[in-house]
Amino acid sequence: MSQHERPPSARRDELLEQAYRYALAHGLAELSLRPLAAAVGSSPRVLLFLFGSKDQLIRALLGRARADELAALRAARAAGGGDDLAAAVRATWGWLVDPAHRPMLVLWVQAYARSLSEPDGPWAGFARQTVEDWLGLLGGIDGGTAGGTDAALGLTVLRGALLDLLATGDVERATAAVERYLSLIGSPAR
Amino acid sequence: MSQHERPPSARRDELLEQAYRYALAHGLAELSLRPLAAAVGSSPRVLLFLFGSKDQLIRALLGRARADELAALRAARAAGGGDDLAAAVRATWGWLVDPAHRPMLVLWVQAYARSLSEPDGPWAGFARQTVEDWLGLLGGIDGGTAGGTDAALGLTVLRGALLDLLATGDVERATAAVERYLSLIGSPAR
DNA sequence: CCACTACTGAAACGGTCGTTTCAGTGGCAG
DNA sequence: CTGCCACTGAAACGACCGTTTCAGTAGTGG
Repeated sequence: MSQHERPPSARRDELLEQAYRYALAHGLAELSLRPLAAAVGSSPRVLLFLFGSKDQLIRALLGRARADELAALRAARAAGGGDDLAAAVRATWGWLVDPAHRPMLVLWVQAYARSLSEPDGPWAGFARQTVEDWLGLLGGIDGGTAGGTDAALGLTVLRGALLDLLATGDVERATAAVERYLSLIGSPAR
Repeated sequence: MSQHERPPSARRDELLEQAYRYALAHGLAELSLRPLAAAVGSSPRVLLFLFGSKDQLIRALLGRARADELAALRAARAAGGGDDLAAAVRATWGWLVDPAHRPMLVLWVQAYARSLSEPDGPWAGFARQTVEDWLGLLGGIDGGTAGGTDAALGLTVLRGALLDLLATGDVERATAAVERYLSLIGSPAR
């Protein structure tokens, strides 16, 4: 018989937080219970007890990562000040290039890729989910008739530039591409 | 002692080809020797004998995938007819949206993500490699002074749109984003 | 016939995996 | 003290992993 997941509790939240930090450092794809448990000062037994199964632990971690990402993106957008698409793109990009966020973004790409190749399992729907998250964030900005397409292109540019950045670490080239896009939509570099 | 890789041979090429097809269907990340061997009518013993180790087999498969991708992209570019950036982007996008290429592109994203989170191992450098491949393909087109940045943005748009497409399957929205980009650089939809 | 190369089958080795079993802790309400 | 509850440790289970060992087989050139 498979164990059921426990409802949230102090211990569960604490372990989830530590597991999230571990995942940021070591990746989600190759995560296994014994090394994780050792790193967070627990045991596989306890992780299974609190989360029900490894799949449900992965799901919890994915949810945690998404919450982190959404909060950060919203904060970046708010700090941007402007309320048009260009300002939102600029603010978001400013957050994406921050080296401190690199591990989280690599984790994001990992989960994204995995959800594409495994339609079942805990990863399912992650890619689609984040597309909607980001689109909602950029799309909810301008009410123009062509806003949908414009927001979609902004999202596309940000994600493509992010991929370049993560692969090459070449901040300049990736930023130049984003700036080129911004100048094309009529928002010259500051 | 670890076995050495065998030089190319008829049997090796044949198995590599079958293994590549298997990887397209089942993914590269979770590939393991026994199921693969069973599917291609061989045995783990033979795969290890011909490829030396699983890591080297992965490397061979990655090389095979890259060759496939480069050949297809070059063909799409040649079929595009035009010799400017917009034509190249349009031709490349036309190839990317073809559902027949979906498995290969998912495989590509998988390998890309893996190479980001594991700087060592057989995946190392894959992401950087493909960035250079694609940039070379788009960048070698126009000799303009701003060609570098323009090509980088084109690449960025194609990759971002590809990610959207793979996640949502929404050909229309992804294509609309690409077309919006093309109209911004002065090449209206045909 | 013989040596040699290329390839193959069956079985095992040591390891890690997620998960389960069994047997407890300590704290707190009644 | 008693019962209950959230949590934990140690050990084992069966499955699967990459890899190795040992023992071949078919074909080819001398």
